[in-house]
Amino acid sequence: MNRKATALDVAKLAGVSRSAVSLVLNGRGDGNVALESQQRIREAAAALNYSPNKIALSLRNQRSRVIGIVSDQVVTSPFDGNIIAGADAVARSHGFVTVVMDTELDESRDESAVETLLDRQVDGLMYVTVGLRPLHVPPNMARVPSILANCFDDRPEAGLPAVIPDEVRGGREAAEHVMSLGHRDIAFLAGDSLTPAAPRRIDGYRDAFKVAGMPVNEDRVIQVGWDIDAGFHGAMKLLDGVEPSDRPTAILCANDRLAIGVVLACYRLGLNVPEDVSVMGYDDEFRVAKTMVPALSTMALPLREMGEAAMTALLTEVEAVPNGKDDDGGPGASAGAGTEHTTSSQTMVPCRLVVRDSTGPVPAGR
Amino acid sequence: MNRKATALDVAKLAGVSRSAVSLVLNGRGDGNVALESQQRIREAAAALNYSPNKIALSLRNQRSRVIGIVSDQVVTSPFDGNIIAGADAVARSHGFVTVVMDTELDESRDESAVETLLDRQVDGLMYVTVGLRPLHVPPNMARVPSILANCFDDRPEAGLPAVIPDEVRGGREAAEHVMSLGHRDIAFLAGDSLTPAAPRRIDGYRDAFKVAGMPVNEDRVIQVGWDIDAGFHGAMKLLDGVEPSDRPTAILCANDRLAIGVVLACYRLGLNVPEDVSVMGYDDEFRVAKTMVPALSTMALPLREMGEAAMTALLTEVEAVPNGKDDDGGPGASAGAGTEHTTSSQTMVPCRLVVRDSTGPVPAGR
DNA sequence: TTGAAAGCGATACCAC
DNA sequence: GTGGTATCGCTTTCAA
Repeated sequence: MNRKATALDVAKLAGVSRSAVSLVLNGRGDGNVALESQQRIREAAAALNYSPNKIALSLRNQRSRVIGIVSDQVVTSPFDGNIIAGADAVARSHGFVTVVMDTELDESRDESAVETLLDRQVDGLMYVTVGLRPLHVPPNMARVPSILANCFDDRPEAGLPAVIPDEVRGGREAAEHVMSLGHRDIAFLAGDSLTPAAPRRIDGYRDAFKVAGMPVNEDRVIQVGWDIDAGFHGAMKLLDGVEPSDRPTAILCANDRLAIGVVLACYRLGLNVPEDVSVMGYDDEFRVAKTMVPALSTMALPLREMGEAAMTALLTEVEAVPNGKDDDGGPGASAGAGTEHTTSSQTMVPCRLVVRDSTGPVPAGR
Repeated sequence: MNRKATALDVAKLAGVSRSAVSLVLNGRGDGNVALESQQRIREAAAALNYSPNKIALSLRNQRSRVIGIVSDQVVTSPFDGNIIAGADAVARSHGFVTVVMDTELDESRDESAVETLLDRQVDGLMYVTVGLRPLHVPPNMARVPSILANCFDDRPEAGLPAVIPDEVRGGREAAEHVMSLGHRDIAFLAGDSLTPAAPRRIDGYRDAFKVAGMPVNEDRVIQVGWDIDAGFHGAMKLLDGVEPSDRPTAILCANDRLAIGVVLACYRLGLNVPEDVSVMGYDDEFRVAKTMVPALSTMALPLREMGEAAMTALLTEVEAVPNGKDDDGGPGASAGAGTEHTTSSQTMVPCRLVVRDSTGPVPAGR
């Protein structure tokens, strides 16, 4: 536990002044410091395993090269961690470090988490949520460049830029996938509407029917919950004791857990997947969708891409800010990093269809 | 937004000196500063919404009140996030902040993650892993008080203190639970031995048989993998085409995903859980075990408690370190530093038996 | 080509 | 009681 070497230690060892050390180690040596001295300085630095004290640097430069990430429960829940992974990867590649604070879904901690991060002089802030949702943005986020990932500002007019998945399109493409396999009687099992993800995915499902010129049977859309048991009971309602000809031939689920429940119900009823009924998940949950029996066809959430896109946009703004000084006006109007659908500072990232073994051709005669 | 207010701004507004501001705002005002001035200072601070710049504080005090957490993939995987949640809760209650860096399982990033954190002057370090495993501890962790959570130092002789779950006892108590329901023919489905968790849980299972005075049927112990499909195929091997009298009456799984696979297999074979076969998971995975159909009996990993215990121990050490640097040997001096930061204590936290609906009395006649 | 000095923001000590 | 001053580690002028 020795004290770390400082620039002064290096200077002493090399027999030069601190400023020389600073110049050389920051690449401004040539033309300012004798080559011989440069050499000695580099050797000394290596010998002492010197690296600059980032705290002192932050104080001096008025920028910390730290991005604060506030999450509602990304760290502590099993979901959506890849948003942070993507964000962190981009930050690292730009020489930034991310600091994550998880509020464990306690909204009263939002404000203080942001405050803490701000006190630590973060250069920018990102708010990440588990599941798409409107966010009551902590007001003090406006003090530095900020961005939202997987959530959007609940103030209708405008607010902070956001990166979210294109749920409507995801729902539509899921429906189109089974339609392309010949299915017509397609059920949609969704969670509650506490998150806009459910209604949006259902909207997409409806869009697919509209495009195909078919009417939507509203009885086939049921909102049950988000967990395995909800999927199980929802499927039972759809399938148990129902004439084969009255059964939906495909069941789309709003997440992979629901799909597990549906498959459990099918097996319990002696039905095979996908021979008797096709089942589709949503999310492509890590080590769940791929390892299910049968492996789940699903609509993958572009978590990593969302994190990457959000951080890229954020850093663009951070690096545009003069030098830490005042930046009144807030993070407004700067044109987003020309990605797909950027409407009113919301960037939509498309989901990815993943076809595995749980969806197949519609059974003969249906 | 404007630059944040500094102590100087407050001093000016209150018409006093910086030192007065510092004293008053740190509670050392009485007896040093006139009551009237104190009042003015407090008002000025409030008016300017002043809070001290933590960066400057860290530089000044040589301690940042930040604990660095390095994780192999806790953030980005769906598992074990509650270790961090528990650790963070304890840290916060002591006025510390945690910053998390996830290496995404890339061991070559260990060293640099620790270096980065050290550069930011963290007061302590914690390494957290997904799943119990021996850890090749980054050497530079020894520079500040450090602790391991869910992993242990792979250097046999000594190394860093660690907090780990008592897997042997967990395996034993799981077996004892089904034994208490009358089961005698009990299978154990475990993942590979890449993590010591599997062999330790199996050891516990063997212990239970020894205590009960029964022999272990080694054919009943199969190591397959950790995912749903592994559980499915493992169960098929145990149950498919096997005479009812030759079937195990209970299947213990090394995690909840395996248990899902086992239940899927049972349903597929027309067997009921727990009437025909009892199934038990391990981990009590969030929103999986509880919502399975049937809800899984399982052995809960004490993740939150582990995080709490680890952080508590770490902070004890951090706060014991004399304020600031201990000078003496310059940077690079090494030998004498072998202080109590490198004692070899392992704390075992017991798992918790959670009985739900997937385990029941042994079928009649078995 | 080099080194001395001025901050960045906050605190603790010590003269007044 | 008060306010000036050194200090933490670093970068960046500016003089020599």
